[in-house]
Order: sequence, then C-alpha cells, then structure tokens
Amino acid sequence: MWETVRELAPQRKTRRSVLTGNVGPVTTPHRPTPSATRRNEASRRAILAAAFDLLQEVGYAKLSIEGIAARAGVGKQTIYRWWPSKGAVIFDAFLMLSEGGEGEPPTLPDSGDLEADLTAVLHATVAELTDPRYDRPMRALATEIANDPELAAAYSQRLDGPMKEAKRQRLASAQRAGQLAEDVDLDVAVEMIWGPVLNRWLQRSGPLTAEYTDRVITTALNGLRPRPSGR
Amino acid sequence: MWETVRELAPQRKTRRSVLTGNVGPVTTPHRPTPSATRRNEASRRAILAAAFDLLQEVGYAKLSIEGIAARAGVGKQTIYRWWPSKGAVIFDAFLMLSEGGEGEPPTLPDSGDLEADLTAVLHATVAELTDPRYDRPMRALATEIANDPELAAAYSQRLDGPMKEAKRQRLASAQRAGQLAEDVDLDVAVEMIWGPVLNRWLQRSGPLTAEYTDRVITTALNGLRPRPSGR
Amino acid sequence: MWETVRELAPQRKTRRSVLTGNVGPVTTPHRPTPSATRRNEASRRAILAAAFDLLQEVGYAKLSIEGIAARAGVGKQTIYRWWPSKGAVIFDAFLMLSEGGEGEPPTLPDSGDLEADLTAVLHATVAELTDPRYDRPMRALATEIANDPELAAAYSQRLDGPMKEAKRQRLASAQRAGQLAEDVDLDVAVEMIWGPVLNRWLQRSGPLTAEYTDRVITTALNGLRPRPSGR
Amino acid sequence: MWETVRELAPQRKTRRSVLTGNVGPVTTPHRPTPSATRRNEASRRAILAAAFDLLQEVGYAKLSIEGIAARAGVGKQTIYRWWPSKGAVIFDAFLMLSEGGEGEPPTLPDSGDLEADLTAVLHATVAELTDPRYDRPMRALATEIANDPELAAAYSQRLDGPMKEAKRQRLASAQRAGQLAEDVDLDVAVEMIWGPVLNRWLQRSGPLTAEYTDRVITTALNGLRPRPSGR
DNA sequence: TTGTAATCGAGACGGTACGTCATGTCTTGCG
DNA sequence: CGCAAGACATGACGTACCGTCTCGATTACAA
Repeated sequence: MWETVRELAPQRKTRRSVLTGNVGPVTTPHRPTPSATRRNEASRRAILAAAFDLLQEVGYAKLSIEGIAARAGVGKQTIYRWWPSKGAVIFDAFLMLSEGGEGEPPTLPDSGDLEADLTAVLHATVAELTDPRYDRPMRALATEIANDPELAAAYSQRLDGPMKEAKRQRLASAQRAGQLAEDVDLDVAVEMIWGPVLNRWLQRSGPLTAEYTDRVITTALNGLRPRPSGR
Repeated sequence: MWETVRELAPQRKTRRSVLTGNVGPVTTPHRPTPSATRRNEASRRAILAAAFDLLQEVGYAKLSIEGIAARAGVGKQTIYRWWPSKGAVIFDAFLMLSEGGEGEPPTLPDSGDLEADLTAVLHATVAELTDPRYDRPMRALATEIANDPELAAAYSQRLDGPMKEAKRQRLASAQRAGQLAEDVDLDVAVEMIWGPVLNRWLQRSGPLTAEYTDRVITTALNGLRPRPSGR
Repeated sequence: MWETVRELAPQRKTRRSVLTGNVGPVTTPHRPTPSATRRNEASRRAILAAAFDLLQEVGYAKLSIEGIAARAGVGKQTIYRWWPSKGAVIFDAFLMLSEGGEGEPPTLPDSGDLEADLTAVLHATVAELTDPRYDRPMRALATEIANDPELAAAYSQRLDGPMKEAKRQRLASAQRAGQLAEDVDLDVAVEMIWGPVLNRWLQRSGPLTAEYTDRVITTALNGLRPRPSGR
Repeated sequence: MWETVRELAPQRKTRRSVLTGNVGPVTTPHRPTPSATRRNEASRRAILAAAFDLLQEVGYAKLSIEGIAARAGVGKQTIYRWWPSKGAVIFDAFLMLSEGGEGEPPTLPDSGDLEADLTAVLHATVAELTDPRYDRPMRALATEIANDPELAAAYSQRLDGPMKEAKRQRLASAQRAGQLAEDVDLDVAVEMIWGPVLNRWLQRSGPLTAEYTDRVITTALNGLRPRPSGR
C-alpha cells in the first residue's frame, strides 16, 4: 500500500534501512507510557518482526500475543507494557517495516506523463497487494483499522496520510501541467483511482490485475459522461 | 450496503424480515450437511438474530459462539452442526436480514436522471453505513470477508452480486439514454462510484457525508481530464 | 496420621481398596456444585493422584494447578470446576488415599495392654510421618489446614474426626479395664499423647524416633507429679 | 508463643520494640553476605515491619516480596540482597518483634506454685494465639517452618530454644521443690503441656480456651493411670 | 401407533489464549 | 557501593472460549 509509492520514488534506493527514531506505542497508552528510556530496543524490534512474520505464516485470526512473545523470545508482559492492543503491535510492525515511515516523506514518480506514471504506480501496487509476503499482514492491518477507530486515526495520520499527500501532489503537478481539469477535487480524485483497487483486493470482488488498474485509470481520467468531440 | 438499494427501489415497500428460502450453511459444510428436514427453524432464526444483535452490542472482536448460543437459548452444538465458522453465521445473519437476498432481485430507482438517482442512492447508503445499528455488524462482515476467501466468494455471489448487477443495470440504462459514454466499462464505473465511499467508511479515512458522495458523483461523471468546451 | 491407625487395625488387610462413594468437593463450593452426574470419574482420580505425586516430588511450595492438570492430562478448568482451592484438592487426594475415609470407621488395636498398644501405634505413626512418600504431602495438608479455617473444619470432620474417635475408644476401653483413672478427660488424654509427636514432626523441634514416643507414653501415663508409693 | 513468656516474666517491663543487635540474614545467605556495614538500617526495619503488617492484613498466602517492598518504600533488590527467602524475612520480622530475641534470656514466673504459674502462662499464651494481631503472622511462621528445614533449625535455635529452656527451668525448679517426680523427662514434660495447646491452635481441632489449658495442666500433672490412694 | 433415529438444550471435557501478578535477575541513575 | 525504581524472561494465576463429546428429552419419520 504505502510501500508501493516509496519503492517507485526515484530518490529511495532500497527498502532495507534503519528505523530512524520512532519509539513509543502508536495509540494513546492505557497507562501513562513508562519511562521509555529504559526500554529495550532489541526486544521491541524482535516483537515487531515476530508479529509481522507470524502474520504471514498463520494469518490474522490465529495471531496471538503469546505466539508473538514466544517467537520473539520475550515475556508477554513486555508486549503488554508497551502496546495497548494487538492492533497497535501490528501497526507498529508496519511502521517499522516502512523504515519508520518517518524519514523524508514519500514521493510519486513524475515523468510529466500522468497516465504513464499512474499506470506504473498502480501496477506496482497490485504486485505488492498480491505478494504473499504482504497480503495477509496487510489484510490484518486493514481488519484492525476497520474495527478500531483509534487505530484508524493513527493509520490515517502516520502511514496513509503521507502517502495520500504524495498522490495528491502528483495530481496537483498534473493539474499545473494542464493534464487535469482545474476544478477537480484532488482528494476525491485520489480516492477514485485507488479506492476501486483497494476494494477489489480487500473484498476479493474480482481479479486484481494490472489490466484492471489500466481500465480504472482510463475511466477515471475520461469520466463517465460522453465526451463532446472525438476521444 | 445492499440494503440501501432495496430500500430505494420503488417496488419494495417494507423491510419484511422473513427469510424466504435459504436454509443450508453458506460455504461447503465440513460434514455432508445433515438431513436438513429435521432442522429446527426457530433455533436457526434465534441464532442468526442473536448473532446480529451481539454484533451491534459487543462488536466483532468480542463475538463468541458461546455468547450467541447463550443469547439464542440454544446449545452450542446446534451452531456447530449447521455452520462451519463464525463468519458463516454472520453471513447468514445478513442474508436473513436482507429477507433472503433471494426474493426478486433488487433494482435501483430509474427516474431518467442518472445523477439525481445516484445522489439519492448514495445518500441512503451513507445513512445506512452511518447507522449505529448496522455499522458494527457490517464491519464484522467486511472483516470476515477480507480474511476468508471462501466467505468472500459466497458474499460475492449471494449478497454483493445482485446488488452490483442492479447498479450495472442502472448505468446501462443511462448509457442507452445517452447519459454515459458508450465505451465506458460498466464494472469499473460501478466500482469507481461506490469504491471510494466504501473505502472511506471501512478505513475511516475521512468524514462520510452526503456532500462527499456528491463530489464523488460529479467527479466520476466528468472525469479528471479537462473538458474541451466550457463545462 | 490417620493412615496409621488403619494400618494397624486388625480387620483391615491392605491399604489398597476402592473408593466407595465420595464424589463432591470438600468444602462448600463457590458455585452451586454442578450436576455431578456428568462428572468424569477417571479425570477426578487422575487429578487427585497427580496432586499427591507432585506433592511428593516438588513439595507444597511449588505445587501448581497447572502442574496438576498437566500431569493428570486434564484441562485446568476441570480442576477449577470441581474444587474451590488448591487445598481442597490436596484434601481430597488424602481422602481418596485413605480409601474414601468413609468405609467402616477405623479402630485401634486392643490387646488389653494399653501401653503396648499405644507403643505399637505410635511407632507406626512415626514410621509414616518419617516416610518420604508421605512426609511432604502431609506437611502440605497441615499447612493448608493451618491457614484455611474452612478446610480445617472439613479435615476435622472427615479425616481427623474418625481417627480421634478410635483413639478415644481405645482409651475408654482401657478406662473400663481399670488401666486409666476414671476421671481422666479422654479428649485431653488423646491430645496429650499425640500432640507432642505431631508437633515434633511438624516443627522439627527434635528428633522423631520410636524412643521418643515411648518416653511420651510413659510420661503421659504416669503424669508429672511424684507418685505416692514406689511406683 | 515466645512472646507470652516474656510478658509474664516479672523482670521485663515493656515490650520495647528496638532490635538490639541482630543484623545478618537468618539462614546461610546465597551470596557471601555483603559488607553489612553499608547496610541501611532504616530500610531493614521498614521491611520487617511491612512484612509483619502485611501478614496480619492479607495473610500468608497473599504475602509477596513485591508487596513488602512497596509497603516499605524499598526496592525489591534490597530485600533479595539481604534475605534468602520470604520465610527468612518473616522469621526476622518475629525476631525484631521479640526485641532481638537476644537480650537477656526469657524466664517463666516462679511463685513456688507450679500449677498456678503454668495456668497463668498458658492463659496468656492462649490470649496471644487468639489475638488477631498475632494469629495470622504466627501461622505464617509456623507454615514456613513446617516446610523449610533450614528455617526450622534457625527457629529452633534462636526463637523457640530460649523459650523452651525457660520452660524447662521452671519445671526443674518445681522438681527441686518436690512438685515433680524426680525421674520425669523435662523435655517430654514441656512438650506434653504445650504441644496439645499449639496443636489445637494450629490445626483448629477444637476450641482454644483457658478452660482447655486448665484441663491439660491437670491431666498432665496427674497422668492417665489411676492414682493409688485418694486423689 | 410405535419404534427408532436424528436434533435439541445443556454442559463437561482437553485445550489455547487471555491479561494480570509475582518471581528473581538485571540495569540505570541518584546520593 | 547501596539504594529506589523498574524493565525483563519466566511462569502461574483464574477466566473465557474453542470445538468435541455425551447426556436425557423431544420430535418427526418410517414401519
């Protein structure tokens, strides 16, 4: 999802990188977050890695705190101490994976040709959503977000937000280049392009292919109404 | 979701709650479905009603088979005998609610004015998605679908399918009336209109208002590209 | 303790025998005791046996419900369902061991010679208290009794009571035979003979030997005051 | 228990609560006892006081090191550093309470009338064992002693020993005064008088009253056998 | 009309996981 | 260095549910 953009962005080379800073738990902590200075960084990482791996292997329904703790070689309490819910752990796992999500903000490629750029980005998105390494974990995250408003807010702000901003920027650039109508609502435009794709993936309402995203892009750009002249 | 359409369709007056026909479990049963003639219809109904009610009250995460059985005044085994999973129970609960989903297929209103009709339908959809009676249960269903391919297939076929067909029909009608371009891919068109709305709701990525759906409709109809003439 | 008497009583041959009837838990149950008809007798026995064995092996301090359940091949809930406390399990384990404690009541040997009979009985008692198979379990029981009044009452009534009655009977018989003063308080007499022995054992206040019990018996019979004649 | 004697002894006026000398842990320490010069006396006292208080309040079963540390305003490590076990803390708490147990040794009152003196002492003992301030703590100590041989030895030597010696002395004095037979085994005599009382208390095998102790004294002095002449 | 066989409510069972508490060890920073 | 504070791995607590099972008691079909 958010990964996609990052991958395509020219300035970032690799996915592998060091988590810059992010430490604390994602949502408002149940108890006033402990000192956090004493926090064991190795344990934190082991937990998030274990969570992500288990998500791939056993799926969301069978993911247990006990399992994560065991896999991470960590006491359960260490998880409960720092995260308020299973969802928060999953969220942080994604946050870590996206290299902190907090480095320089992501950018979409801008070759000057909007349609080509969108096509490339959406092809990559489909590839990622389809990748077995990410499919189950991302469904898990989507599930938690769907059922936990607090987590949804955190997601909105920390992970989805920057990504959406990048998309909006690319469209704004196209607008300046005269490739988009001036009165187009960019927020709606973004959701109109990515919404159908995400929906197909999450609800499995149809095959999720590169060809499908092409149709979405064409349709979105042209609109539904008949076009006056040719084309 | 699917309810919406039904409500607006002129020919259906009330939300009659009697399940017409559907009996068996949703997905392929673990054991070759029992005789089914002996089945206690009252228990079946009590279970589905209890499931739906509990979904409203406690939410997806805390829904348990034991809880459903207790609320329905039914032995646990009666649930395990007829449904293969919790998700299947939830699914059937929706199926029952939508009066079997199996009466005459749903239709969208067709006043001749596509934009007006879409506006009305999407306003109703937003009202339903926002209704506290349906919000949590529908999120639960969406969650199960997202994580269980088999259930997703059943949903696609039995609940979402007919609804999507109705939407497609309405667009086809508009196409015939010259309100839609002839080369528009109707499937994509449907997903481009409803996708953003469902996504906003499920992921809480922004406020879900009637005003928002209006913007979606306008944008979808006009498309993103600059239009040659004024408009 | 109670075992002792049984062993020496002529009419009982072996320690091994079938638990006659006793089923329910020892103390007033937290929840109104479940049906008890559906109760799995095999599990019940496995639990009590496991509890007793673990008591020998790991001692009271390290005895855990989890350990008992694991050793017995039983779910924890099965223990919590039928016993209100760890102490109650231990108690029932002893009850089972003493072959129900509920068959015909125990009797002390009565050869006509009180001193000889007491000597034999106390020697056996010392042997039992010293036996590594019984030492730790009995200390555990004593510990639980000391700290749980309810359990103490159950012990008093079901295990210690009959034993004490047998001792009292033997002394009454001696009284009738003119070997005991007529005005002797039999309850006090019993406690004066067995009390010092139990105390030595429980508090390890001195070596617990046959020789010691002989001195107790002599002293108790003669009393502390100087005897008028030579003796 | 041991307190009793002290209280009745004429030469001691008050229960001065200052620990005279005792410093180190009770039993052989796990690590070679630390410097002990650096030791914080205030912490030590706070710990023992907290332990005793908690024993009263929550009882033996729920006494935790964490609880003691919290109540005493002390780090857990400070407890682990100086005491090898929970039992040792309890033991030291009693030691402190009995003013070090190390001042001049305790004495029993000696009015010349053995029976009267024993009666007075045992009445006081009963009062103390019955006192809610001491009941639970003393049961805790008894429990630890029963299950920990090392602790039992320490108890025997440091707390019970001097007390038993005082009792023995009183009986020896009576012996010299011709109130006790010359061949009476004083150790056994002491245990025959105090054993039944302690047993009743610890096992709750019957009501623990002044009247009961009177019967014990009478019976012990007279013995069980019929007395030749009148009385 | 009467078996007879399956369903039903109930709930015990062996389990897994929950979220909490305590253990005993450790590390950090103050005095 | 002792100390308070408290994180940590460990492991037990007592509870909630899982999915399977067994128990009578209905209940409806076939004889």
